[in-house]
Amino acid sequence: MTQKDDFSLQDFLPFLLNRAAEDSSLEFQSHYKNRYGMLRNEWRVLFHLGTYGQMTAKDIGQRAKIHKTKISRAVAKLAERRFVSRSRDEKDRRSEHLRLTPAGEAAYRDLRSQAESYDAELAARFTPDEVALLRSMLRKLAGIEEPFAQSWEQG
Amino acid sequence: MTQKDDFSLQDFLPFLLNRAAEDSSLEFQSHYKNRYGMLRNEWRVLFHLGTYGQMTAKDIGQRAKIHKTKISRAVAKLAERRFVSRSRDEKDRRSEHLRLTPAGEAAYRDLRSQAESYDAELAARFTPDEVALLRSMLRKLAGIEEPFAQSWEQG
DNA sequence: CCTTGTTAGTTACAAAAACAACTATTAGGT
DNA sequence: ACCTAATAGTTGTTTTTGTAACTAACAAGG
Repeated sequence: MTQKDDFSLQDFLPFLLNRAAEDSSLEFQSHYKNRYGMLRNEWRVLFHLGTYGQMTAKDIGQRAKIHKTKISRAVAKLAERRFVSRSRDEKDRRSEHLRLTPAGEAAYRDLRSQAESYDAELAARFTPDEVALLRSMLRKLAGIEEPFAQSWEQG
Repeated sequence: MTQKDDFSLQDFLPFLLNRAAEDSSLEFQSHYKNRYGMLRNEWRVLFHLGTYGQMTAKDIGQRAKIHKTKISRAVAKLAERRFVSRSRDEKDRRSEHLRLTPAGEAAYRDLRSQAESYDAELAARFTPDEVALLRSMLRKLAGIEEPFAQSWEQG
């Protein structure tokens, strides 16, 4: 007499999402952690700068929905390790432009290729249609706009 | 010249999973946090005991893949608040059987109904087929066996 | 130019997680 | 019985996070 009715924890979407996220993150973590001593947020910032080029901390925060304190700390670490360089905006001296150094670029390229093959590994467990639907649903749940409906809010 | 090629962070499954998980957890958090002063792991333990009845800490850990130290501290809190009762196994005095008290049952029933409607709210953004597929894919990614293929490894 | 309000980013402190080391108990040889 | 290893759960210490408060720079109105 342990089993109850229809709705169990293992069906609850937030639980499932967390479990799937933890499982998949944990495995990928080893790449940026062991090889570069990076933390998750540092890797995320690195990846954003690698993908989109020069950005401010605020830009990254908006795009990735990471809180500004996390970004601040991640950028500090990355700058300390000479993976990113910072330069003040002369028009608005509150904000700084961040970009990867050559060393940062190299780390980005390496990790990006790791990420691509890991993503492919995960995706291979499903059909292409299923994966496309999964990504789209996750984007919706995460409050991230669809890639083709992007609004580039800055020039 | 900011846009690069095809693969961006917003397509990377571990990133998407984490973002979706954080977003959905954060919103549901208010229920167990504000109403019962619970932490996420406490709620998970409560939910497991509510769903499956009597279990040991180890059982919960295996089923939910939560580390034993988290469970230990969650159980301590729940016991302190008289939501769970503990009783030593007389055959193996290392382990204890945990079960909900009436107060724990009440909290469980309340939170469970909150969880059900929140889950329904999330699911309503998609078609039933899509949600079923999503759950199944997440289960696979999380390393959780399909519910109809469950193996009840204990008596 | 001087208030008041807002924004970009940092820092400080409290809460929670991760990890290792620990106690108590059981199990399996020999 | 005794030694070693394994297991259930707890505790202590170090990292990381979350939250709030802060500094510095801008902006708008008077």
